[in-house]
Amino acid sequence: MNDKKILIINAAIQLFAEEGVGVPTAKIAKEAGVSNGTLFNYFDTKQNLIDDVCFFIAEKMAAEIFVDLDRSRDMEEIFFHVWSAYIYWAQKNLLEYKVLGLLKSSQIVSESVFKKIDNFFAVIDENMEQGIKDNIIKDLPLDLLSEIARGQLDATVSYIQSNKLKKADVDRFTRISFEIYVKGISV
Amino acid sequence: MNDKKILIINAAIQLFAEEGVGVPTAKIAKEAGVSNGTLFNYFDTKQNLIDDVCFFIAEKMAAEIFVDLDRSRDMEEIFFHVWSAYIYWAQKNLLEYKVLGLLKSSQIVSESVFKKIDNFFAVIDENMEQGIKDNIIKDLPLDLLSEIARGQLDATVSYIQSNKLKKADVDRFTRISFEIYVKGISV
Amino acid sequence: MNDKKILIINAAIQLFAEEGVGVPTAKIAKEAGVSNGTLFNYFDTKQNLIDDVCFFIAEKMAAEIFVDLDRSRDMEEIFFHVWSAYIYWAQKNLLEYKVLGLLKSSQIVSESVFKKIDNFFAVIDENMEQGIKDNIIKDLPLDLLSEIARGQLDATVSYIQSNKLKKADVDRFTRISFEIYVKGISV
Amino acid sequence: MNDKKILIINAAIQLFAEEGVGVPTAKIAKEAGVSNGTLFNYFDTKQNLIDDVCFFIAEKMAAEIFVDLDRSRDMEEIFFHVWSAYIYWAQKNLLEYKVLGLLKSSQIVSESVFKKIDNFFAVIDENMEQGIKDNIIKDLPLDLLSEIARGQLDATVSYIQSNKLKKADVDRFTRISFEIYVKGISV
DNA sequence: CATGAATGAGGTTTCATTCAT
DNA sequence: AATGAATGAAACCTCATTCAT
Repeated sequence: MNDKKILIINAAIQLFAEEGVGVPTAKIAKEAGVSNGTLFNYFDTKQNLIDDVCFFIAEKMAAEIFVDLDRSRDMEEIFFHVWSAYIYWAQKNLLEYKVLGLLKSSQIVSESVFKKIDNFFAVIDENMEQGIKDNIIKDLPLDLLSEIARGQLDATVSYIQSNKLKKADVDRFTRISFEIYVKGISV
Repeated sequence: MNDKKILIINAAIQLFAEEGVGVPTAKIAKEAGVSNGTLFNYFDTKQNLIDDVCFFIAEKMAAEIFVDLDRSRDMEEIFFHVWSAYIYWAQKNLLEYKVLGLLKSSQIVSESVFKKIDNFFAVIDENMEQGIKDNIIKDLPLDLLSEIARGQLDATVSYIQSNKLKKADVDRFTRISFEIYVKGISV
Repeated sequence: MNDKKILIINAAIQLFAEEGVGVPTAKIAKEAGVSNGTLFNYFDTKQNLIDDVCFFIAEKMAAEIFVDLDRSRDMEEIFFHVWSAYIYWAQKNLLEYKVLGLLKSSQIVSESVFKKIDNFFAVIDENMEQGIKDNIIKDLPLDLLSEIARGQLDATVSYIQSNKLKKADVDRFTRISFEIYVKGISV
Repeated sequence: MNDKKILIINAAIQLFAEEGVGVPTAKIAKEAGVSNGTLFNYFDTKQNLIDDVCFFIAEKMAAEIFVDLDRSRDMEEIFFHVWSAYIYWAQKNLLEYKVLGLLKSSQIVSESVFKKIDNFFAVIDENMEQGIKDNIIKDLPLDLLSEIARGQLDATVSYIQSNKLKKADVDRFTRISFEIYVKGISV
């Protein structure tokens, strides 16, 4: 992706986090260090920019979470890797994480974007399915299981952030929340 | 609260759910069957209306969830009552539930409103504290425990809604998700 | 004039002085201790109220200035009486004086009102005319002479007010400005 | 100052003179031949525009009045120069003159603007002070003397304008009013 | 008469988007 | 491409005025 396009997207992330998606495009352009008009050379409409921001964050997040995942490991190890990578990413990317949450419930991102994002997490579903077959995980619908996982992850991140935990505690609570989840869904 | 005020709040809920908080006040007024000016007789600013909508929903929700809660029952029964009442309420009040979620992450509701809302749920915290003392629940921070509960509840509601489950299945998954939660946090 | 009408007019004077003629009628009504609707029982439109306020002040001012004027005295005595009565009135009626000035240059009071007001001061013109015939006052157009008088009076009042002069000084500068005026226009 | 800014200010002057400061910004923009939005590119708020109009007029007036003033002349010559330049300017700039008067008593121009304007006329005060030291002018407070001057000037202009005097008469009455003023304040 | 809620036209201001340079 | 002034539709909000009670 073009350099200037990324500059604008990052400015948008910054400002969406601070002020919500309502920020004027003019302000975003200024923050990005480009002119008002230039922003519209890269994004036809503001809606377009919002969609791209959403996709950009999700894509980067998925990439970082799955980057050095060894898919030959056993199921619980894979899960824990993803679990802690998600929390780690949220910690390292406060703004992106916040904006992604904000966009998801804003009624404003185009439907198609979320479809694409969901694909990133297909690996987990496949893995979970195997767990059920192997009679390790309760036989429940995959989308319920992953909704719950997402819910617990976000709860954990929220706890970590609002209490400003340090590295050691982050690790501890990452493990604790993972154990709660696994214990909960185990047969 | 005044009749017309409620009319406006309900119109706002309807439209926030459909189009996000960006809807013009004019459209809200029209939906409520009053004039644009009348809306501003009841709410000084749009911000004010948004805050009131948020508080109105939360208050009603809390009232309905706790209405026939028998506080003399044992901890797990109380928990399950609240757990299923929350899911039941979300089912009966699709719009309100959606709007509350939307407002919570919108960066737009005044801080003070959430403070007030949190108070509604103090009962649960007290109960959970007792569970920890009695060595039934893992000794974890209360706010983590309730964040996780909230996360699982919303995950369950989301699953129920996106799969349009019927009464029997709703009951079943309410019970299942509760068991997952309890199993997860139990000692 | 009706009691309540005067109540409203006085409230209007108060608020015009503080905030200009832009004040909402609702605020005027509140200040007068009557309802929004009642104001419009007494004044058909806001324009009407403004006109009435203007006329009310001018009428009262004229009445007080000319009240114990002995028209048999000689010209200079009559002049000085009016001169000091004007300044005295402005001192005693800060708000009314201020509002009259504000209304005169506001482009907002109906033309007809000023016509009526001018009549109040006909006495002076007659007297001045005699002074010219008697070769005491320079033979200049009456309206120039009275414009100048008005200009000097307002200058004097302005000086008194912005320096918050006490009674003795007020009297002194009333006399001084009068002497300047008379000396200026004398043959 | 920017071309379009001046266009807007002149349109504002025109309309303030015709209809008072209450004219809609939309009308001002239209009169200036720009869009409503453009007006707000040059003036953040209407208040801002009003203040700028006031300052713009006063600044131009001061510049024109003092432009070819020979400060080495004697006091009375300097005075007369300013006196007649003021009247001349008011004649040539009917609208500006009217609007300045209107704004001064409107309760609407920001305090700070008048402070700046007063500075323009400091020259006169210095000169008058010398006149007092030299025992030519009565020993009176400077601000009283200049208030009176301003009062007489405005009275003269008002007389000239309401009688639509021609050049020759304008000159005659300029001289006459000056003599009245000087005679009045002379020792 | 008195009231004050209701009205809606109209005001100021914002902002996504365009386009000439 | 990049710019940023210009645009004008549309947003929020005000307020003179009406009218049912």
